[in-house]
Amino acid sequence: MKSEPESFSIDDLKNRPNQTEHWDGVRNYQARNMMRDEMKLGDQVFFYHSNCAEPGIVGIMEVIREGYPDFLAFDPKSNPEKPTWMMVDVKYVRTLSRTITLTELKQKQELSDLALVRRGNRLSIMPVSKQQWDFILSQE
DNA sequence: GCCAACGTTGGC
DNA sequence: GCCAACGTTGGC
Repeated sequence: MKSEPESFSIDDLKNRPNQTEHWDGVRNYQARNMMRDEMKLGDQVFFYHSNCAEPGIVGIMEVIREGYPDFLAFDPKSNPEKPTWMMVDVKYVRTLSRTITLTELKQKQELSDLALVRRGNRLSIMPVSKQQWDFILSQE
């Protein structure tokens, strides 16, 4: 999951009460669908800092509540049965010992299929396979 | 339903 | 600050 550190960083998450936060504000259907359908309780998630001096993976968090309506999204067309926008709750797990930069990720043959490094991908939430996950952590 | 214009994202 | 790559909007 991407976030611009200037608005919400891994440290901000760490300093939240209970080190948890709802991941609100996602207004993209593909990302919404991932929160609705894919992200399960207990899933581990990389925290990615975007749009900053050193874009890259900075930490790990965990899904502690599965997709539910984003109550901050006022949309007159949405009804409680079928909310337009959804969010999940996440909890801080740990900060990596160093930032694994986008530059590095792009250079690894093993990560050529990683959605993040595919050209032009601006999705704020992207899938990571078990193999990709393990490989990325091995680079820490 | 097409597609041009426009807005946003995000690396550089 | 620039600009490529998308997503969305809205006229037709």
